[in-house]
Amino acid sequence: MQIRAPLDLGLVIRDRRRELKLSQTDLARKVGVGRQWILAMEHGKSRAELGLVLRTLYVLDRPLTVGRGDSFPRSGDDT
Amino acid sequence: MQIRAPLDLGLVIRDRRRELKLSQTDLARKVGVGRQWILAMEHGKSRAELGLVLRTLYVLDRPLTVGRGDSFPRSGDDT
DNA sequence: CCCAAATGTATCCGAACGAAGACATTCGCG
DNA sequence: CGCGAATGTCTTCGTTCGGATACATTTGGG
Repeated sequence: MQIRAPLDLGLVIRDRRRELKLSQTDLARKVGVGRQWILAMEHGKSRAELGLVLRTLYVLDRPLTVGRGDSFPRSGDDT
Repeated sequence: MQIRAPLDLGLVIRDRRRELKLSQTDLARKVGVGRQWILAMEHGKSRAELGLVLRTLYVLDRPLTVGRGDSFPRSGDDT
């Protein structure tokens, strides 16, 4: 799924949380944030901390990926 | 590319910025943030605002994606 | 070498964050 | 229906953000 806005991420988180049958409190504890934070996140909080977002997605086993988005052939990509 | 930590994102941003031949100042202006912010981002700032991060990736044409929101069984995906 | 641009570092400031706790409402289930 | 869990809202508080500015260092071209 493509993430264009914070809300997209919020919906992914809520969806996946429910899939795993976790309450907001459960997830908050697993991630190490307050319940409020999960709540706000699921509602599309745009100023959330990047690190916490990544941690949440990691806990939910939904890692982020950066696409290439264009047609660069990446010749000589040595990484 | 998989994003596990803020620094991963920072490297992607720096890489792509240079690919487009933009200075930190140029990119900052395009994204609408201070130069300092770009600088910190590229160094792996973990508490950066989610919204600004998304905007930066958008400007750089490097869309974020998250693993499928579907329960698609994968090898090693045990919960 | 010299100069200018780019990058990195430090400080000040107002604004917003995220934690914690209390509380109201809603929901599901026995 | 009645109860407990879950969700959402509000306030307070210390911490950090991100913008702005100034300055040091590094880098690259002429």
